[in-house]
Amino acid sequence: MKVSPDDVARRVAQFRATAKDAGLKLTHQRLEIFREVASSLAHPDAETVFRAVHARLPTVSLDTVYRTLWMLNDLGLISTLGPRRESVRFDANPEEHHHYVCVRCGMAMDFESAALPALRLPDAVRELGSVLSTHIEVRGICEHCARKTEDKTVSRFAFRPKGRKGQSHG
Amino acid sequence: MKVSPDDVARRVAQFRATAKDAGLKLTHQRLEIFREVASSLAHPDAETVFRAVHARLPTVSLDTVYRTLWMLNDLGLISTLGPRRESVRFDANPEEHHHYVCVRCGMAMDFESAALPALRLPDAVRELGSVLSTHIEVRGICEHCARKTEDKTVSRFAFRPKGRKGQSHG
DNA sequence: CTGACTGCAAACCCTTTGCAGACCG
DNA sequence: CGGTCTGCAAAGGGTTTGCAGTCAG
Repeated sequence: MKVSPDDVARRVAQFRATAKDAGLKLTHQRLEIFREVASSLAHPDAETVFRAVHARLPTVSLDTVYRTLWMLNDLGLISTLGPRRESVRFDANPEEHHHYVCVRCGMAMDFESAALPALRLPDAVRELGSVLSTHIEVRGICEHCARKTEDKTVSRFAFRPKGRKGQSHG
Repeated sequence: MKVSPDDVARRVAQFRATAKDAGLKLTHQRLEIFREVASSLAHPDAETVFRAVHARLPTVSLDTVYRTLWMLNDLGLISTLGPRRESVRFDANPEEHHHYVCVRCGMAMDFESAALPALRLPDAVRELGSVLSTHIEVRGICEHCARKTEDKTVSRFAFRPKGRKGQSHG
C-alpha cells in the first residue's frame, strides 16, 4: 500500500517551503529521500530508504540518507517510531502500565490509566492481527529537563543527531 | 524511587518458580540480574543493569547480562520499551495516529483512534513534565505471521535474541 | 558427574563523523 | 563564487557469538 500521489505532492511542497524557510538547500538527494519516506506507509529504516532511493539516484550514500532523515525529523516533517534511538531498555513492571518518556533525557516513567482498558480499539486493528498488548506512550519534556534552560535549543538545524546517552539524572 | 522489598521478593520467588518449571539453572548471576531489573523503576538498559550487578558480583560480564535479560524477556518476566531492538524507523505520517506493531516480523501499521483524544491522562502524568504527544502502541502477531505456522515456537528458551531483520514482507 | 551456563574477546551491525570535493542559490 | 552539502571511508557504540572452562543440580 502506498500514500496517494496527491498526498505525496502536497507533502513535498511543504518540505520545499519548510526548507526554504530554514535556509536549507534543496538537493536532489534530499528531495528523493523525502519523497521516499513520504510515500511509504511501512515506517522504513534508513537502510530501506537508502535502497529505494539508490535505485533512482545511484550516487546517494547511506550516510546522506541518515543525515537527511534526522534533518527532516528536526524540521518536524517526520518522526521516529519508538522512544528514541539508543540501547534497548528493559521493563520489569508486571502490571499493565504505560510510559511517559522525556524526549530530551530519555527518562521513562510508568503510569497507570484506568481509562485505557475501556478504550475500544478500532476494528481496523483487529484486521491487522492478534493483539497481545496495548499501551500508551506519552512523549514530553520532563520537569527536570524543563528546568535546566540551557541547551534548550535542542539541535534544530544541526542535522546531526543530538549526543547519545542522556539519562544522566535517572 | 525503588520497588518495595516485598514486591521484589515476590517477583524473585516467581522467577525461581518459572525458572524451575522451565528447567533453567538458578545461578548467582541470573538471580542478581533479575533482582536488579525487578527493583528498578527506571527501565534500565543492559549497561546500567550490568554496572549495578557488577558492584555486587564483580565477575559478571556484560554479555551474561544481555543473555539473561533476553531470557527473562522470553520467559515473559520482563519486557522491553519500544517496539523492538533494531534500527531506527521513520514515520512520515503527519496526522495524529497510532501504531500496530507485529512482534514477530516488525511490521508496523498506522491506525487512527477517535477515542484517544478524549482520553484524559492521569494527573500523575502532568506532574512528570510537559506532554508533546500521546500515542497508542498495540503489539501483536500480524495476520501474515500468524499464517506461517512454522517457526511458531518463537525463540522461547533459546536465550539468544531472535535474528534481526524481520520486516521481509512489509 | 555432566550439560547448561559463564567470561572472554573478537565479530557484527547500525550509525556517526572528519574531510575534501561537488553543487545549490 | 561561497558556504552548504555530499560521498567516502574509517571510527564508534551497542549487541551478539564461538569457545573453553565452570558450576548448578
